[in-house]
Amino acid sequence: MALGTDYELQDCALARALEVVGERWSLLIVRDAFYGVQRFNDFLTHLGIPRAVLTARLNGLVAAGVLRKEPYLQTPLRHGYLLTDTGLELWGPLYQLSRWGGRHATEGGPHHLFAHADCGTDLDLVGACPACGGAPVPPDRVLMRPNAARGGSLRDDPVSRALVRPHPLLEPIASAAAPA
Amino acid sequence: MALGTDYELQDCALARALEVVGERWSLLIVRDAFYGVQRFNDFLTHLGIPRAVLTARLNGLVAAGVLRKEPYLQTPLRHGYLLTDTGLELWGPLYQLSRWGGRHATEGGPHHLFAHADCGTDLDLVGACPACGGAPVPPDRVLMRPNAARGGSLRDDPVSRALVRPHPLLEPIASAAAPA
DNA sequence: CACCATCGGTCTGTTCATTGAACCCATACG
DNA sequence: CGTATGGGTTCAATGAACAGACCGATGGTG
Repeated sequence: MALGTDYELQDCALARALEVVGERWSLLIVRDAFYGVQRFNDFLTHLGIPRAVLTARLNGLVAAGVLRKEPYLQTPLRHGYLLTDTGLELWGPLYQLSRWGGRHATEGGPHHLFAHADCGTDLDLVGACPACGGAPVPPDRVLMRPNAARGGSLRDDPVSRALVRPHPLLEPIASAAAPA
Repeated sequence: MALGTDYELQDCALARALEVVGERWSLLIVRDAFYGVQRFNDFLTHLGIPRAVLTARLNGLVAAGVLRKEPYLQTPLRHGYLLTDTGLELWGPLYQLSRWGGRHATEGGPHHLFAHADCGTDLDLVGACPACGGAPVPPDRVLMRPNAARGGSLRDDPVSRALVRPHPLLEPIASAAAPA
């Protein structure tokens, strides 16, 4: 949601957060970044977002310190978008909201499941590992896999195709990247 | 963010959740509902939201099963908006997003603090009580209070004034309600 | 060299959502 | 009767999102 004029007057941390990630598409972009999407074109085809909007959102998230630009090619100069430490801390809210959506807004259950990469146990409601206990599992120790109880993906793009296999969060998806 | 045309194609529980609570103002309305706001006029003055938008959002959240209408006066017929069980389960995502905003998007720290009503201990990152341990504290056992280290509220409306005192979540705020 | 493709954008015109202000209606108050 | 309150609806104007065309740098192919 556009940050508009009014959120400034809300004395609330939630309003501040929504100014950063509350606009349309923003959280989905961050989600894709957790999935390992890094390149403009991959965001574009995976999300089906208008190019101009993607440009604006990526720049906004970089300005807000959620993403950073990292060059991956010198000539021609190309860069990907990666999560900063601040961005990585969005994993908790994002995971919980996703779980809520899976419980209450998705018929047929969620499309993706998340497990602790170290032991294979599915994460609990707050993103912790029921087997290992303790604090929520950090995203780089989370393995996502498609929910086998559901049909195939609605989408057919390189990112969606890469994600039909179990995939550790934050690991760059294999697009045209792999030069071998 | 408007639910638009495209989120439908996202095979992702997060996109489903955002269709319900992702539009501008929606999450702030839900937050206010946790704070004990129930009446149209209280939402209106506390949020500073256009009336037409408030009407649309409240109806949308009722249709989505997040809020329900409950009459509190027969003549003239008046009703408040209360969280359903589905809505109550948004406490986790909302709390975490709020904490993230407090850490990364709010200078001077958060405006409100949240403690376990049964023991007074401040909640941890996932909304659990460090003293009592275990699962996250359900919202009806949470006490909110203003952060004393900050200045007063930016706003001056009945709701903001009621919230300068420590207040249990979900307890209706004392507006013109109290007939005594 | 001409030709085409890729990547990451910008530009343009149209549609859609949000905004603020005004208006509406039923009840209650004096 | 005149005014106030609660909960809306309607309206014109603004701003954001959309789809699609266009652009500039590079690199590969014949």
